[in-house]
Order: sequence, then C-alpha cells, then structure tokens
Amino acid sequence: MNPIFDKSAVPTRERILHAAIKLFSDNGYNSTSMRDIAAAVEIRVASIYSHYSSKEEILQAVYEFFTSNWEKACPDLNEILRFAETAHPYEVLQKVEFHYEPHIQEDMDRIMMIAARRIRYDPSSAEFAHKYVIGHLEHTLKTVLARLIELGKIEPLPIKPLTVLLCYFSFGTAVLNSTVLEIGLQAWQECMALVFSLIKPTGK
Amino acid sequence: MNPIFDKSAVPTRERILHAAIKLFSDNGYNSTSMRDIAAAVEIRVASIYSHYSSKEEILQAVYEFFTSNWEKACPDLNEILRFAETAHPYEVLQKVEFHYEPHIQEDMDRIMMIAARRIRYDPSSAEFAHKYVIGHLEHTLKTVLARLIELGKIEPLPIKPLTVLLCYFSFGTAVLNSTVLEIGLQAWQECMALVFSLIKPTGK
DNA sequence: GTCTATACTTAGATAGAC
DNA sequence: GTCTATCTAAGTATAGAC
Repeated sequence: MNPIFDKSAVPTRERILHAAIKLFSDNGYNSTSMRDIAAAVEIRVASIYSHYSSKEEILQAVYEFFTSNWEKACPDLNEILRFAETAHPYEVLQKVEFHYEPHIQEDMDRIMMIAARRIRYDPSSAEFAHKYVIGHLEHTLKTVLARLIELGKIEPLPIKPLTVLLCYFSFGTAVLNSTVLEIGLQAWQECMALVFSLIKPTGK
Repeated sequence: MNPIFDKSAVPTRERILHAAIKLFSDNGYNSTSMRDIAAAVEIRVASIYSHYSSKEEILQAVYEFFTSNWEKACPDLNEILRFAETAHPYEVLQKVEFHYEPHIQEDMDRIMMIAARRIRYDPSSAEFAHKYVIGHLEHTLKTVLARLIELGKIEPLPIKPLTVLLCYFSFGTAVLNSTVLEIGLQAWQECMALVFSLIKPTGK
C-alpha cells in the first residue's frame, strides 16, 4: 500500500501538515478552519492540539517543511558562476531554475501559493515569500546575467527589467495559475522561450 | 473644503463604498469586518445595514462601481483596428492599455486587487476578474497583434505566448505589487519596453 | 494521543427606540 | 438614518475522562 494513503503508516503530525498544505492552498489560510483540517485527517479538532499548539504553528511548520526541502535542492550560485565560464549561456540559465523530487514538487508549489497570498496579512509569510520565492530568483538571475555579459558570452542587455519581468512572470504564474489564468506547461515554456530570446549569445 | 473629506457632503452610502474599497484591498475581504468598515466611516455597524443588506452586497457594489467606470473609459476595439491601418504599430499598442481619470485610478487599481485575490473563493469575483481584468486585455491584444501582422506592419511573432506573458505580467503587477515585489512606474515601463522590443515594425 | 464537552472570542446580522 | 442592545453562528483553543 502506498504509505501516503495508509493512514496508520504516516504519523498524525505529518498527515495534519499535508492536509494543511492542501487546504491552505486551495481555500486560503483564513478560510481554512481547524475543523476542516481535522475532517481531512479524520480526527477531532482537539487532537490536532496534541501535535501543534495553534493554527499559526501549523503554518510555520509548513514553511519549515518548504525551507528544509529548498535547502536540499537549491543549486550553489558559485557553482553556476563557474559553470558559466565554460558552458553555453542557455545551459547556464537552465540551472537557475530548479525543481524538486517529483513527490514533493506539488507540495512545494502549493506552499509558494500559500505564502504569496498571505504576504499582505502576515509578516512571517511576507518574509518567507520574499526570501525563498522572489529574492533568490532575483539575486541569482541578476548575478548570472551580469557574469555572462562580463564574460562576453551574451550581448549586453537591460538586466534589471529582464529580471523583474521574469520574477513577476514566475511569481504570477505560481500565484495566479488555475484561477482566471490557466497556463499549461507547454504555454509556460513558450513564454519562457520568448523571454530568453531576448538573451543573445555572442557565440564565444 | 475637499468634498472627499467633508463628511457631511458625501452620502453615507458612498463613504461606505470607498472605505470598503480601501479596507478590502489593504487587508482582504475576509479579514475586513463590518466593524472595521463602520469605524472607518465613523458610524455604527447597524447603520451600514440601512445602506447595504450584507457585506457581500457591498462587494457587489464595489464591482458595479468598477464596471460603470470601466465602460466609460474602455476604448472601442474596432476603432483601434481602424487606427492600426494608418498609425505606427507602437502607437496602436499604446491604445490597448487604458487609464482612468486620475481621481478614480487608485480605486480602480484597488478593485482589481480585491477581485484578483478573491478569484478562488467566490465565483462572482472570479467572473468579474476574468471579464474585466484578464479577458479584455487578452482578447484585445491578440486581435490587434493578429491584425498588425496581417497588415504586414510588424514581423510575424508567436502571438499566444506574447499575450500570455503580458497578461501575467500586467495582472501580476496589479496583484502582487507592494507586497514582496515593488515596482515603480519607471521599472514597469522598462519591462513593458523590453517586451515590446519583441515586436518588430517592418517599416511599412 | 484521542476523545467529549465546553469556554471564549469575533463575526454578520436584526429588533426596536429615537 | 442612526443608534443601543442583542441574537446566532462559527472559529480557536482548553479541561479533563479514557
């Protein structure tokens, strides 16, 4: 039996966590009640408090779950910069984006959404989103593009606007997708290709 | 005295409406209570119910306020298409975006944010956002670009990805700005210029 | 650790005096 | 139209039995 669906095999604390990720991302943190979480896990509300002291603590645990997996998967910037010296610019840019092991990818995407939507309501969510969702991409992209230009591997281009454009697009798709906007993987890749077509390798 | 700040000069119904626009956009619809609105307008909660029968009805009035102003300001697509036959492509594209009279611009931006954030929680907000915020831009842009290519005034380009990119960027900035992302008018214009640099006039 | 029962708080909404 | 007072529902959280 798949351990994810075998109720007895997964500790209640984890089952609460994953139910919260799904409910918070689908319905929003404020609109998700402890009753909803309890119902999803098939326990009583009071039992949740044996594992987490408050709803807020569940949210923090969700962010910690993200952070821990993020740190495992995040590529080292210095490594990318060294790679930039020898590899083709497009290969270098591919390294800037990174993905998680398939079985946690969905949870990670959902957590980004949760944080993104709570930005205005809760400072810890804002800090989280700023650091992991936006800040990292912005900084990495800026640094890598500057280095590629410095190495003469791509033609000079306006770094700031390109970075901002990509951040808004990435974040926008993370937050808004499956709402009024629906973007499939293929359309998303076509958009990315379009933006990347602004980056012109010199052939060096 | 500025009539906006002269309590007695503005009908209570309107003061409730504008307080709601500000509070819903700053703190979210769910996190704004009737008590908050009453406090902002400096009346008692019960008095609000003399003007609106429910909190939901206030939200609908907010959307009606938007729709009414939108219909006054929205340029006619056929007019843009005729304009495309004689004008420079960049002038044509400038007409696709439109702005409101300065004193309502801020309210209109705020209402877009309110709707965007409620998309997943409330079908009427989703429908509203889809129609006025996304659908219109997407359709207009697609039609105008296709026409410009047909007229041979710009070089062929992938219309769908460009449209999607611009929609996500526009909507992303509307929804996410002043959160983890901060984009000033200048940076926004630089981004738009970057995207528009993908559109190459043929010189005809 | 999980349960039942319940305390406490805040929200939306209404009744009826003025 | 605005007020005071109050109702009802729903949410978070706790106490204490098992």
